[in-house]
Amino acid sequence: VASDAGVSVTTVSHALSGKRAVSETTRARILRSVERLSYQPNVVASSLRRSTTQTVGLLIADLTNPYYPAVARAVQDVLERDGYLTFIGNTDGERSSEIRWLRAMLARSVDGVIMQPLTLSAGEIRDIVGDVALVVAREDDGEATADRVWTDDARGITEAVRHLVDRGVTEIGFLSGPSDVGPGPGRLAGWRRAVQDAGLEPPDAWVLEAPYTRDGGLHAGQQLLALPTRPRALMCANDLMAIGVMDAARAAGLRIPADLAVVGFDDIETADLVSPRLTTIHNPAAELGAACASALLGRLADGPGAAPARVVLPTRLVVRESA
Amino acid sequence: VASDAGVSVTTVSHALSGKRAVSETTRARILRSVERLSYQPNVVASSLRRSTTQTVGLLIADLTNPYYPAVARAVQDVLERDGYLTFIGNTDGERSSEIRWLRAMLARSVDGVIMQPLTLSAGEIRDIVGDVALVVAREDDGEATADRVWTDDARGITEAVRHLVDRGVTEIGFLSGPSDVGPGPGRLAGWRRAVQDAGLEPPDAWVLEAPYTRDGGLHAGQQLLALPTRPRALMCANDLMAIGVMDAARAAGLRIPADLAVVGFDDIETADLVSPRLTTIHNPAAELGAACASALLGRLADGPGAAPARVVLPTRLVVRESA
DNA sequence: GTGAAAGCGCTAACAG
DNA sequence: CTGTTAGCGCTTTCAC
Repeated sequence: VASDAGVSVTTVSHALSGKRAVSETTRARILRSVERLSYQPNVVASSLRRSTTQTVGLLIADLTNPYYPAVARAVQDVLERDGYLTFIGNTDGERSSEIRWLRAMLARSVDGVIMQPLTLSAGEIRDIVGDVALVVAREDDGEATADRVWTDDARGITEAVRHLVDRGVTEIGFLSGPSDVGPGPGRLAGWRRAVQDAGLEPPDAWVLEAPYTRDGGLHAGQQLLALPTRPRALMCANDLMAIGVMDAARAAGLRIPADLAVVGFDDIETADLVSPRLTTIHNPAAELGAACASALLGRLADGPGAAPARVVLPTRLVVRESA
Repeated sequence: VASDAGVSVTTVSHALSGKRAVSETTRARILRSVERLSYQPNVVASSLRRSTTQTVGLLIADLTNPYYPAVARAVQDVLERDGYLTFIGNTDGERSSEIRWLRAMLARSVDGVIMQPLTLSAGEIRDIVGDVALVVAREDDGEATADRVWTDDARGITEAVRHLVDRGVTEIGFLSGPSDVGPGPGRLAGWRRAVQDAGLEPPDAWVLEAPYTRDGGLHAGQQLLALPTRPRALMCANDLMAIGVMDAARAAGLRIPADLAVVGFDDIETADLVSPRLTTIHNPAAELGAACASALLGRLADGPGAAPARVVLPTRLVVRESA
């Protein structure tokens, strides 16, 4: 390529990158050769030399869960503008998967990783990624080892409890996701605080735990409905479970919201399509993704020295028909 | 790393790759050093040398459309088992995006690309990717330049027409997606053939065209309902549009399926959650993704010489409530 | 069974 | 404004 234009490879490199002045005539000659030979710079060689790959890794639980595509898409859209390509890894919330994916991405020398961990703590992730730029999409746990973006889940939950109480519904249960990982503990704690602040004392039997799936909600719903005294409302830690609960309620002949009010969490597109339309707490997935990507870009630009970013996005209740 | 174990880098390389015999004792020593230094092989250096990156690109229209995550997830799951990581690009069905993403991925020297093109033909894609392994997830157009996997859309459509006719519904319209790109022409043609085979002659006014969105369906539905004589059934080129049509029908006070039967296409998860539950044509997204990934793996293993694969997956009608 | 050395395609000093 | 040189971290002849 260089030989075709009769110059050194150095000059070609600089002509293409613009990192140092090249005379107009040689640049033109080079560009012509590039065109003629339809030359494509080899990014991997360049990566090896510059130790930057223009590539980032995104680790989420499961693309198939409707919440995640929105964050993935937003992440990609903002990173793409700066020329970054994104690897996506589905961890399924398993610790071993989270570690495996991190390693696989690091082996590719990604410039940064954005992760919504289910099991790993920010400190553990930092130990694995070394000094690679890292943004963790999970509530601050005191370890200032990464930039963080998260949502104020408690806010929407409090709003929802207030909404139910305002409607005269005070017997409120909670269907948590797995309570030891991910958003589970935070949402459950937020709910406990909210009901307490409202002066309520729901019995322990009204807080259940299930996987974040429609089936999980179905089974938990059946369990709840078999109780001798059951709540008038059930708040769920995500929409899929809430839809499963509605399945169970419908199967038991209950009217929603008259016999059982149901509140979801996330506000996935389907929430507005089911019948009755699901009252839920809007979780700003796209905004979260965009904020994570921006934080990462900022870190990449500023280097490891800058203070860790901490951005928290609000959630809010969306009142529809189910509560 | 090598020095720590007191051997040459060559031996380390071979110990780790297993490409040539290494004595048990040295291998053990090397593994111990690897562990101690928590050494991670640099895939990009290895890529530069071997000119294979263990990376593939996946180009789809939009992760945010519920059909695609299922294919993306399936693709990743099978490629992951062979150690491949996947770049995902959202083209939004725009020609310029399709080209831009292809180039971006090729610049990263992906080993292969899987693409469900909306505007590019297989030949055009081949021209761009050169000799990179390529599988196109789109019906065969006669250009044998790529491995192909697609779905027999006409089959499900024929089944649906038959189903409607069996129920005494013979006035059938069709809501197509953009009819010049992607699955649009195929599904429309399939429908034309199916109604003709059934001896029906729907007027031109009953075939509409809209973007593949809920809003597209809503507007098309309104348009259809404003017609002086309207069909008793509307088949739609995807579920999102079908849901929009149901919105329009409900707003106009029509009963579904009594006044207007609605059939979707894709069978996204939401189809089973809306009310009335959507009768639709099941589009095997996960199977498609898995088949694409397998085809790619096969090509990567066999080299460019082997005959192009052509696998077609059946679609089938899923009867629920809306028709 | 092991090592030395070359080189993948590029960029970044360092000269001129 | 341009060229020479070294080297990123690995794999692969080739030699022992």
